[in-house]
Amino acid sequence: MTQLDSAPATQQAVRPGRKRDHTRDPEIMTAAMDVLAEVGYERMTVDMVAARAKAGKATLYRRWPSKADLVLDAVSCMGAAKAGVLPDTGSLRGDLVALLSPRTVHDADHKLKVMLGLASVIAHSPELAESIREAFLEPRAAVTRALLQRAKERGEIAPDCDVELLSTVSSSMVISRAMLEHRPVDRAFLLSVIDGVIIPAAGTGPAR
Amino acid sequence: MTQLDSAPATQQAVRPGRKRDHTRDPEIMTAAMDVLAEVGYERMTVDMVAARAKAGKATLYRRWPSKADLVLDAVSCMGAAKAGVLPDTGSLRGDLVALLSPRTVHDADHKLKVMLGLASVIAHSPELAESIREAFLEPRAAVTRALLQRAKERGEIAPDCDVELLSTVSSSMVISRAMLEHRPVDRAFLLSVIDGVIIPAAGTGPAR
DNA sequence: CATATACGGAACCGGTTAGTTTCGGAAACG
DNA sequence: CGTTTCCGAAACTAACCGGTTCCGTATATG
Repeated sequence: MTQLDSAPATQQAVRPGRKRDHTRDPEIMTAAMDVLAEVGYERMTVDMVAARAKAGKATLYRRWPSKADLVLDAVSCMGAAKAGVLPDTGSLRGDLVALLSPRTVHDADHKLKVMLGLASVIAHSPELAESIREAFLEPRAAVTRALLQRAKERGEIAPDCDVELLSTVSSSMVISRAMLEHRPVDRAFLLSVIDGVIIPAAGTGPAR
Repeated sequence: MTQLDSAPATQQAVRPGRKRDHTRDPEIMTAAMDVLAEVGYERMTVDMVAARAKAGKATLYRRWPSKADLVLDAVSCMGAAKAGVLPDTGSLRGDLVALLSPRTVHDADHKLKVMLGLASVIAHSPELAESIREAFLEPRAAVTRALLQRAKERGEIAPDCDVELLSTVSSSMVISRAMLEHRPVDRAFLLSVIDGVIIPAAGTGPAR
C-alpha cells in the first residue's frame, strides 16, 4: 500500500558508468507467472519470485511498487504475441480441431493455471479480471468467433445461431473442469466439446 | 494448514450442569460461508467469522481444529437439503426453464461466490474440490442430466447426444462468466444458454 | 443456592511475509 | 584505473493472522 513514486523516469540517457536500465523484466515476470501458476497468488511470496528469477527482492521493489502491481503487469504482458492466422480447412469442425495443436493446448494449460491461482483475487479486482480476460480468454474466443462467423456466412451452420455465446463455450467448460476436477487442458475433452456441444449447437445450415 | 481429518460432529449425553452441546454450529458455519463468499478463503480470518457469528474465537477452535476444517465442514453441510422434485412440463425447454426460480437462482449465486472464494484452495486440495463438486455442482448437474435423459427417452432430442456433457454446460458457463466478468448468476443469461446452446445441441429427435 | 460446563471477549505467542535498508561487487565508461 | 550506477544477497522492521490461554459470566441441573 505504501505508494512511493513508481517510475518518474528522471534519468534516461546512459550515464557515466552503467549497463542499461532494467533488462531483467521479462525473466522476472516469467518467474512471477510460473510461481503464480504453481502456488497461487496468496501463497506466492515476493521472495519466491526473486529467487526463481535469480534477482534480489529489492530489484523487484525498485521496479514495481507492490506485489499486486508486479502481478498485474505480468498478466498484462502475457497476452502479447498471439495473432496466429486463422486455420482454413473448409469445414467448421476441421477449423476448430486445427486449433488444438499441442503447442496451443500446452499454452492454454499454463494460462489456465495462472488464472486459477488468481481466482480469489479476480473476485475483488475488476481491473485484474479484465486483464485476464483480455490476455487469456478474449484472443481464443475471438478466433473461435471468427471461425463460426465464417461458417455461418458460407451457410454451413444455422443462420440464427448465437456465435457470441458459442465462442465462449469451450473456454468455459475447460475452466470449470480444471477448477473442480483437477484435469489439465486435454485434447480429448476439447474434442468432445467440439463434437458434442459446439458443432451440434451450431446447427446444420439453413437448408437443414 | 493441510486439510486433515474432517470433523465427526458428534456430541455426548448432556452432562451435569449445562445448557446443551454446541448449538451454535449452524450460525458459525453460516457466518463462515458468508465471509468466505465476501472475501475469499485467504483473506478470511477466523476472527471475522467469530465476530460475524457473535462467538468467541476460542469457541471455534473448541469445535474445529483449524480454519481449514471449519471451512471444509461448512462446505459439506451446505450441500444438504436439496432433492427437489423434477419439474415435468412436457418439454425439455419447459423443464429447464422451470428450474430457474428466483430462489434457486439466488441460491446458486451465493454458492458460486463461495466457490470462487475457495478457488485458489481448490487448486491445491482435491479433497475440498470434491466436497465442492458434490455439494454445489453435482446436485444441479444431476437434475439437468435427468431431464435430458427423460427427453431423450421420449424421443424429444437426438438419441446420440451427450447427456453427461450437456448437463455440465450451464454450470460451466455461469462459473466462468462470474469469474471473469463479475456478473451475478442471472436468469437472462441462463435462458440464453438454454436456448442458444443446450436445446440446439441436444438436437430435435431421431426423426430429425 | 452450589456446581459444573461452555460461552464470549480479550490478551497473548509465534511464524510468516510485504516492504525497506544496507552493503559488497560487477559492469560500462572515461 | 577510478568512477558511477545498478544489481543480488541478506538483514531488518512492522503488521497480520492462526492458534492458545485465561477469565468473567450465563445457564442449566440437583
